[in-house]
Amino acid sequence: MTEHPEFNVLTATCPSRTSLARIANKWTAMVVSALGDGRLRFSDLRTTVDGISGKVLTDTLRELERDGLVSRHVFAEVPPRVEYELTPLGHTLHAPLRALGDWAEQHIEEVLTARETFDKRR
Amino acid sequence: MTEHPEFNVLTATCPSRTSLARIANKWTAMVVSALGDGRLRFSDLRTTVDGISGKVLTDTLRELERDGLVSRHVFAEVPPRVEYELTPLGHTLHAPLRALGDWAEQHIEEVLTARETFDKRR
DNA sequence: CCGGATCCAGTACGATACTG
DNA sequence: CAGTATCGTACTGGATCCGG
Repeated sequence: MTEHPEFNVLTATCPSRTSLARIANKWTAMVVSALGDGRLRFSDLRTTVDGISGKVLTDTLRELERDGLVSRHVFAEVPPRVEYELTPLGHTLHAPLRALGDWAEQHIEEVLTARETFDKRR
Repeated sequence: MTEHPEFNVLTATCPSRTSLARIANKWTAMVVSALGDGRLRFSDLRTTVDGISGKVLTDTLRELERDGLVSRHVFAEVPPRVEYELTPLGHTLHAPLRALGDWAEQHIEEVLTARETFDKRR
């Protein structure tokens, strides 16, 4: 039944933990969510993921490309146009990551209340 | 239909992003996954989440407690015993975070292959 | 427009030593 | 046992400048 019993993220040296470290990340979650509706060019991605710096967006996309989650399409135009798109593998990650964003949006009021209560107690 | 259209993690100043930043994190994912089967004491959590340092485990648990995801149970014993448990709110996050770990384990071979291919091309 | 290169501040993390 | 305190280091992320 279990397909890969040999991999376990809770084991420090398991390679799957390196993948978890990449995907369990706020920038990754936002970028992959933003790419769920289709390919986007760099500048559109930058405005969609509000507040991300150019450097961080570049780094995030490069790592996602390296892990095979995002493909990069360069157009030989001037001014340059570069589009990013989820690969089939990347698409399998879209729902799980979008679920995290949804959770944050749906439960933020409870979380804020909990923070207030906690902070008031010191 | 949409319950909280006013919150959007893709907006830089939206408070829900502060919650996303906490939950979209490798340590959070591992700790919450580990707590899915029931309460655990600090030392057991430390060995279950292999490789985590005491400082990081303490910090992670404190932040999760602050956000109302984890509850802390102190027993007046000697030696001290402290157990951590997911709150009802924390339980709603267990499946989404566990899904990330599962994804990492199930797709790590594809990811490793992609990394090899990518790295070979420079 | 894309994004590489640099520099720098802030944070995350680990190791160690110590306390109730 | 479950922390707290401290420290050093490594990485994250922002700002800026520049080049294809």
